[in-house]
Amino acid sequence: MQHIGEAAKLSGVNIETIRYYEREGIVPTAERTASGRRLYDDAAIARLRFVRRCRDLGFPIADIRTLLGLSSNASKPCSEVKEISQRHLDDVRARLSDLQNLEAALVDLVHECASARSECPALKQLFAD
Amino acid sequence: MQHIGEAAKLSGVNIETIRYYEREGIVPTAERTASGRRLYDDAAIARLRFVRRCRDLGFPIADIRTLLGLSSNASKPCSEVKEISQRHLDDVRARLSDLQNLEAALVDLVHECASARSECPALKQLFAD
DNA sequence: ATACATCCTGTAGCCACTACAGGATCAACA
DNA sequence: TGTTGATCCTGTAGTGGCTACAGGATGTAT
Repeated sequence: MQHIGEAAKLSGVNIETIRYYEREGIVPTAERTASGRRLYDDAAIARLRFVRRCRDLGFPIADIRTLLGLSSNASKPCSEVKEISQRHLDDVRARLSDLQNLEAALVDLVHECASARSECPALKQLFAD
Repeated sequence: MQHIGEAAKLSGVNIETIRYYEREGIVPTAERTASGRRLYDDAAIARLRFVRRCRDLGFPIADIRTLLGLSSNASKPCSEVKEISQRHLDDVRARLSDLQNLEAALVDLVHECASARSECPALKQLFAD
């Protein structure tokens, strides 16, 4: 059984975030010592690590709630996990495509500005009708 | 001189956001009619359009404040505009690279889950030590 | 006179944390 | 036993950039 600081180190979730997850009911309330300090067993730490990995993969908290629900389900239905992951992947790809367009537009903007003439062509363009 | 609704249409910034920009001092306070309604001239609308375009390009508000400052500066120093844009472009490229890594990791995850066996390999992996 | 559109202010909510303030408890050492 | 310093607690406010009301005033058309 570990205190919150050690649980944070082992899971890679920082202390304030662990308390936030508990407050929001993303993870169950931790056990407490007589003096009120939180205690984490291996399963609790694994759960925190799971949440961190999902966050690292960009899953929103709502999805992680569902995934945690599925993982405590005996049947652990793979198809639902796959569906959630696929939906998230689609979302990531959409953002990727947006960012690529953005990058191209910014490259253009920087090129506009390549020579330091009297009036900035980039600003002029952004101000045009 | 246009009312806020028309200014919103012409600039592409929605009404609530225009008021937010004014409240935050991102754009100057609008003129008012006798009854207190905001009024926008062409320059004010151009400013709003400028802000929207910068936001579409992903510039943070702090950068937009600076860009607006530079644009009202007679010399309109192109080198500073370029510097800000280049910094933002670097940032976008970093995010792009992160998202690409994310995409690859998600593709792996979905592949893990390709077959619906008894225990979900994706969940197992996310829970592993 | 009435209906409806448009505007106003002010406040709260979104997401997922992060950063305190102000206080309690614990372990180690003199 | 006293003290230091690390760790913990709760509760609240801030982040960015809006967005969504509530509740009311004003404007325009019939």
